[in-house]
Amino acid sequence: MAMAVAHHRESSSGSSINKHLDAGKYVRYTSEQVEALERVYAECPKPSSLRRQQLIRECPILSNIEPRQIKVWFQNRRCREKQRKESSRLQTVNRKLTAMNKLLMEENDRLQKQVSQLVCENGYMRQQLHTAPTTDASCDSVVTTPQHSLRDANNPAGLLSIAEETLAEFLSKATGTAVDWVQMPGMKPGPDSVGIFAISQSCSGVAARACGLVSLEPTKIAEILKDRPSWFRDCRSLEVFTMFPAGNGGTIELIYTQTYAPSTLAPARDFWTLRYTTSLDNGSFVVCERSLSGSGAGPNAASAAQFVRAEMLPSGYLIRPCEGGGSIIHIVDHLNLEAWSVPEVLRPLYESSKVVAQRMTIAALRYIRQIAQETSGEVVYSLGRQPAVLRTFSQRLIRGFNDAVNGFNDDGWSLINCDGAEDVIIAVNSTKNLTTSNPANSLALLGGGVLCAKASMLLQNVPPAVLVRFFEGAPFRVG
Amino acid sequence: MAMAVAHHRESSSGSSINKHLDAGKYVRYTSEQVEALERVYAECPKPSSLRRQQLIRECPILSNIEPRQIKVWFQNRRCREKQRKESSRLQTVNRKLTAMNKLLMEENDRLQKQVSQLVCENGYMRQQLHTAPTTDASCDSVVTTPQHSLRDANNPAGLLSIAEETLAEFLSKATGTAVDWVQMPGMKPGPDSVGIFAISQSCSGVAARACGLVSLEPTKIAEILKDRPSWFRDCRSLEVFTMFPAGNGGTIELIYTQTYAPSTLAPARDFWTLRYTTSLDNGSFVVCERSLSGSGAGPNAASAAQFVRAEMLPSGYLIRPCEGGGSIIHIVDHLNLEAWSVPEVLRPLYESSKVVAQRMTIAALRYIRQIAQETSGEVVYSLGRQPAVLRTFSQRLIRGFNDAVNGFNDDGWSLINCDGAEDVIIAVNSTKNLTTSNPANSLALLGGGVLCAKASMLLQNVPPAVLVRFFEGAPFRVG
DNA sequence: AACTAATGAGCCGTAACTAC
DNA sequence: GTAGTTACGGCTCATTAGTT
Repeated sequence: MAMAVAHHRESSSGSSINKHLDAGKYVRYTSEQVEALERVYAECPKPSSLRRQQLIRECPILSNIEPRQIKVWFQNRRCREKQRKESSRLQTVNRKLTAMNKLLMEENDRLQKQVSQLVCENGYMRQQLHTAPTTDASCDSVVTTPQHSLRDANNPAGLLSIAEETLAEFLSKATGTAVDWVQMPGMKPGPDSVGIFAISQSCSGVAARACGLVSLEPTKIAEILKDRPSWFRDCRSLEVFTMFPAGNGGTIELIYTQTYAPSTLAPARDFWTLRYTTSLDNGSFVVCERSLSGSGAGPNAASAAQFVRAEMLPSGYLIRPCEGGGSIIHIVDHLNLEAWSVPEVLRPLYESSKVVAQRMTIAALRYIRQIAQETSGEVVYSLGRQPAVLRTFSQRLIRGFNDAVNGFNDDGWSLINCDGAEDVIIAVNSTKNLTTSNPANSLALLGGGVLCAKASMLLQNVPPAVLVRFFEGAPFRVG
Repeated sequence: MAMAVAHHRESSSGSSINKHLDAGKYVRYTSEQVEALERVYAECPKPSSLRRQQLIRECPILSNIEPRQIKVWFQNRRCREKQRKESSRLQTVNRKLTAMNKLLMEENDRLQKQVSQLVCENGYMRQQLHTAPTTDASCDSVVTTPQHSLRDANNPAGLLSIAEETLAEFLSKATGTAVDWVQMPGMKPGPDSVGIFAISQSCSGVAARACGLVSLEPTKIAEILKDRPSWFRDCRSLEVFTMFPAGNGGTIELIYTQTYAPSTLAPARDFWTLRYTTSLDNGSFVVCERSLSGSGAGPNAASAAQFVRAEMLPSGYLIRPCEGGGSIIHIVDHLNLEAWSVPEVLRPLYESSKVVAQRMTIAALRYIRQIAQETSGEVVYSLGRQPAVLRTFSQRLIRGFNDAVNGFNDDGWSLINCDGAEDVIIAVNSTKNLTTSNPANSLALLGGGVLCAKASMLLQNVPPAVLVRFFEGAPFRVG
């Protein structure tokens, strides 16, 4: 019996007394042979031993291939088909999903435009009707937060009922139509974008909303986002006063938060809130939060006096696990920053949903995404460029700057030249110690204290819109 | 020099004096060897010839592997990595896209709800304002179709301007916000569904809209959809009267269409339309159509007299090629079926956008999808179950039934017992010949003619809503 | 200098093999 | 049987040495 023809290269691989020459073990079948095999495969990819023998007998061009080789050929052929099919299937699904995505994004866009137009028309007509705001059906029902009396906040049962109500209101904002969300200008959804963003229109306070994909586990995300000082640059401190289980596996916390003011012209804000962390029946996690009506003081009454108490309307994070790992998060931030208390020039900063979106909502999503990417090792950083290090450093810088701008008493600031009529205010800080815990930090301190000075100017005749634009993107506080 | 250890199977393959025994060509490297190779691979997946030689010298466990084998090992290793990476990349992308899709679908859903609510509120306020309808900015601008005088339809230049206008209006309905589309009840978008559907709200006539993915070339889709009688079951006939090029590569046709009535209680409709087929700058194809104001008669004035002339407002198909093959189609059907002319009980049938969506819009998308699936061979049909055969047969059945229900004079129907006061109407058809062109058809006809009888009943005290629900899903006409 | 064979390395597809 | 691994033929490409 003759073997399949082997194409030997007698002259090659001269460097070794190799054994490829003798054994003609590896042969490529001729195109006729492959054709014949393929024909059989097409009608039966898994021929029996009998069928294979029959094949060799029937087909003269296959007669010089051994039965064992035929068997192996079919095995390999099936394997190839399987691999090819899987990869083409994946590609097809991919194309389909991509196209569907495109379609949905367009539909989204169309709907967004329609919503904007309708909201606009709506507002116009409402104005024309100039009736009592009771007809405002779209937003008020949820947004006019019922005031909880102080007694509620003093017994756990009352707090639980507040928590459940907060949860419901937060969810209706996150996934329902409780608020007239309109797409954020310049933020289109897309597979490469960070997420979908919207800001509120025509409801009390300022609100922003975002949703996006993150490749982290829900619990991890909740943990990261709850630690607001780590990512929210305006957050000076967050203190958990009380913490007790809510019975259903959830947790209720009473929280006192201080934020920085964006300018020396206005006092900073603080919040006295209830935070409710729980999981839903569908496997989602929720962290939601809202202000309590009580006057829960901070740890230091003297320092708290420097703050204006602001209100957090039901807000939070809805984190839903995604099949195949990762999560979809929905973020809602809804605040009332008591804009009446700041000078008129700064008021737009406290009344712009876009500012909240940029500084809180998008910042949260960006931060969590960055962490996720670092964790998964998607991005490779060169030595000395570790994002965590950079982040810590940047955070410290901002914090220092913010502290300086705000000049809180408990940080050791005291005013000089304070006659009240000056545009420039100077304060000194004799106790501030910039020593860091990082021994590698080269910013060594000379002596035991630092003298800082800060100055501010009253901007006059600046249109509020310009000011808002200026602040929207700024990573730092401006005094 | 020693070779890598080969594990011979001396006893096996006894059936042939085979050559596997002698050449120890195939060896499996020991786990230590693989480990050593992997370590090198980790730091350099593509070592130079020198590096490989060095490796053999340095590493004693690799000393019995030939340089050529080392080279091959790295080659295969790279190949494996590549395959694995590609497949995992695809899977990751897939997961991401799926999640994004989910997110977008939810967002779409939310927006749809918001739109519905806003449209509703808007309508309410508009009513309260009870001002002139000129304030209706959302819909009227496009929907109040300007009436073209007869002169336009008589010269090509006039027709071209109508065609361009039709194109613009169709596009604004298909992709813009010219009409207040609302999502169809029970029809959610999704990768597995046929597409995204919407029906119109608050605009003149009835309208439906769909978009979806089809794996066919745009031109092929246009060709199939233009042949309306092949898929639109209510279409009795479609005749192209005039056809001339539009100059820009497009084609303008003047078309006369007859449709069946859904009941014996109402006369059937016919249409006199202009159809404009062209391609856009972005590579899309468009087939759009609208009624002409002229009284263009059908081929047979006597038969046309049995019809009520209905109006087609700018409608059509927008077919956009998709990268990676396939197309995205947008379908808009916008009709005015002159509901005033039918008995009150049937009027909902002529005023329901849902009926149009079910019978025309979705039918078109379903049909084209089915064709695409058959073409791509995705579905394997057993013998005798060919969908094309079934379709032809079903089409013929429906057509025959519809012909009988409608009883057009030119089909040979004449009334018996026609005293006008009876609820039951009987008509006979002495000329109808059901002989088919299919010789395999076993429905042999005995004799030269068939006698058919049809009967109808006036439904009384049936709530219109029930009637609409009954007709919406029915594949056949009911008399 | 331009052109041309020769060489060697890479990748791809596939045969043959081991191990389960 | 399937899954995973080793080996090989054929191909492309870039570099090099030898030729007009």
